Amino acid sequence: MSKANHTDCSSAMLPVRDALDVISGKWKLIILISISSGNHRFREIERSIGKINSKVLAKELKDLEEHKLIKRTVYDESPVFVEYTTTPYATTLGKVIKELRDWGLNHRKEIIGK
Amino acid sequence: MSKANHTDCSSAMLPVRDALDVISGKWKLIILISISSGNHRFREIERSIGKINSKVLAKELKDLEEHKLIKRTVYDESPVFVEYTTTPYATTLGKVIKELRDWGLNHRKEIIGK
DNA sequence: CTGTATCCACGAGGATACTG
DNA sequence: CAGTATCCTCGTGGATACAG
Repeated sequence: MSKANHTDCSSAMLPVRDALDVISGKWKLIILISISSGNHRFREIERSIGKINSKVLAKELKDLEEHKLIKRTVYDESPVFVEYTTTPYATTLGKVIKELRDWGLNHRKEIIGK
Repeated sequence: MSKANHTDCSSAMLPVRDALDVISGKWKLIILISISSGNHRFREIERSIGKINSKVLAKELKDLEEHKLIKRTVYDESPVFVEYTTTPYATTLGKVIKELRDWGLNHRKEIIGK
């Protein structure tokens, strides 16, 4: 953690809060990982996560769409189907997810695994 | 976001969940930033954040201590006082916080600021 | 100053069933 | 398949007061 003096403390807190508002919560990043891993259909995503239920998934997908992180496309063929894809903007979260993943791996070794 | 195939999807999700369990929530990282910015006393931290209240702060500090991210030291002078400091382990979160901060700054420009 | 004690509101998240 | 509709639990977070 970089040291900072008292005055620029809030200048660090605000953007972190902004970021957390988007990605915090139990499922947001998990869903993004699932979609970017090749799951594009509602039931696919649901199954890949396992413990989430339809209502919660639907809500989270809406949130992610509002934040421009995923795109929902309805294909009007028959049968109609819906596809979720990550947006180019979502790729900007790549480094965040990588760091979280690395840290999570290490944390499990260091703390949880004791 | 790095592409991954279906099979290693959960191998990415689990550590991210571990990380989020620790740092997610409204205040955890904010408190860490405050402490590492030079606020070491309970009321200092409270004031630097502004909108948090004593009960919530006390609980979050306990959580952070359990996760070995901060250290609580009681100085038995008179008057007695308590000091919170970040642990060396907390510095491993540095990159995570940096990425979150950078992303949050950009996100505000890109999305919120529209 | 450093918290605890109450009491409380609200929303996230969940179980189950159901619709088009 | 892609969601909605209900109903519910529980934790987070908060207001206010107070204790050591």
